Amino acid sequence: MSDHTPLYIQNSLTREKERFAPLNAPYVGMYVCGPTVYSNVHLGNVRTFLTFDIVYRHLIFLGYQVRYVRNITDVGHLTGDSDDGEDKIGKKARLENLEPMEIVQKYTNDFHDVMRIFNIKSPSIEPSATGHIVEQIEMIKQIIARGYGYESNGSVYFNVRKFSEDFPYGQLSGRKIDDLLNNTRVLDGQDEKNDPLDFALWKKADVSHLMKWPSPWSEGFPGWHLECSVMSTKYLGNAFDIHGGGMDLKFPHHECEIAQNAGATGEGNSVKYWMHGNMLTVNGRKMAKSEGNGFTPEELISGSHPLLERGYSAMTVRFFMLQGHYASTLDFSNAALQAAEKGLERLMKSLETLKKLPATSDKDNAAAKIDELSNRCATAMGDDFNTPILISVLFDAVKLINKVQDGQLAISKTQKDALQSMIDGYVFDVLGLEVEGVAKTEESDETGPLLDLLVNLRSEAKSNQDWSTADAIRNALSELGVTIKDGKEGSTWDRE
RNA sequence: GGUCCGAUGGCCGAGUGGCUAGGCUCAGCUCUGCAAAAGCUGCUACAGCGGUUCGAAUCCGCUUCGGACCUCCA
Repeated sequence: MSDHTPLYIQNSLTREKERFAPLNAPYVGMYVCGPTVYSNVHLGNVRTFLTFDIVYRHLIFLGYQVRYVRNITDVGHLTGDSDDGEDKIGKKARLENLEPMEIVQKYTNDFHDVMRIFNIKSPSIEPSATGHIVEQIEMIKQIIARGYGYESNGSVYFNVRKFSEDFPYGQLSGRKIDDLLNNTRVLDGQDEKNDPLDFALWKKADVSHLMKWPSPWSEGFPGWHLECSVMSTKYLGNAFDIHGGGMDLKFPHHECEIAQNAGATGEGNSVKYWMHGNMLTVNGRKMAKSEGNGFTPEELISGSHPLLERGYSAMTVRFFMLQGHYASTLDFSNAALQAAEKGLERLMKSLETLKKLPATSDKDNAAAKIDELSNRCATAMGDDFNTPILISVLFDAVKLINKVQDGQLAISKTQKDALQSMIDGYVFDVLGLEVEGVAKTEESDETGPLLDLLVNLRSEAKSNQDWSTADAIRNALSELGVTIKDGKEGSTWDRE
């Protein structure tokens, strides 16, 4: 690991790009805030999980042993920050006439399906909030014991003001206690709190509330921020390397998490590198369910959403997202998707070309270039996971492959293998792109010889200058989705 | 209202004190029976106005526009 190109990570906590050094190399602990499973995930959610999929993949690529924890939020949190707010999962359960845990299961399954479609790797541990109620109650006890929590009418709140006297609060999100106080909105049902800044550790449930558990304070449910504090430290230790999530979780969620962990242990911030992925926008606005501009992966692939001119494959979308840096907002548009689709197609075609590329042993003028390309790939990923730069280098590799194919450059067997392993590493392992239409490829194993036969017949017709037969074959195959490519070395075919 | 971020060529998107990614589109050329594919070439941009500097798209200030967070949110 130490002999690799160094890895730099933009740390949200310090606002600096820092050289990555794990607490206990070669082990790396990474926690990412997962989805709340009360409805289908939309594409904006996918972007965040894709961002950390790249982080996970690249760390593995560099040789680290990563424990990746990504939670499932399945406790019904409130729809608003008031006592009369309904819990989201309970609400959905009533609407769909299902048990709350049925809702949780249904949307967890959906989430997993989506992750699979986008080739996003499963985490090492995927803990659920409802499976850690006991631990959450324990942490509340610790927080109370240290004087940072108080009970009020069966609920327990975190005393932000008291905490901020002993520890920095608001460091991650760049907020100051006094500013927060001046700008806190007046919300209903906050009279239980001593201070509007305080947040819930435990909420007493009312009679209609479906998801509730016994506790020393009341029958109720844990506060939203608590589960991540508990599950991250339970599986990764009090101090761990990377904590990730969407930008919109920075405040209050992650700020509260830091406070809870510090408040429970008496030690400061336990996370070395905080990372935040930026939002996916549509027409310049954040994709969100409440905006009505969110679409699900199913709608995307089928093209059934009004915002979509047509359907796009999951890999096209994955590639599209990776052409932008994770820390920048990315605007979703049909034109951009179509551009990405063509680019990805060109990239993948050249990888097919590479496999069949003739290696020459006599002259080899590609060697230096392949070395350079490989270094540029490593540098790009080492610079805060800069996938757009990486992709630009890969397109330079495409150019090189095509030039060899075109006879403008020669490549030795050794260099060809080096190029192949670079491609395998960065395109498939790190970027996680995969060849689409695998089923078709398998099928082509049977029809392949037939197509070869037709192409040969056409070549014969061509050599007889029988253009009408040649064109008839080409047109007929074209209608079946098979493209004939005439090259210097004869004709080949390619399936759409 | 507070805090923070952004504005890049026809489009999408990197980058960054001097040598100006990449993709898509468009035009021309090479190859080709024609076409497709591929290759080559061209299209030189950094919101506006000031300032710092030998030099700024990159640093500083102001202006305009857009966005995020401050409430559940990836």
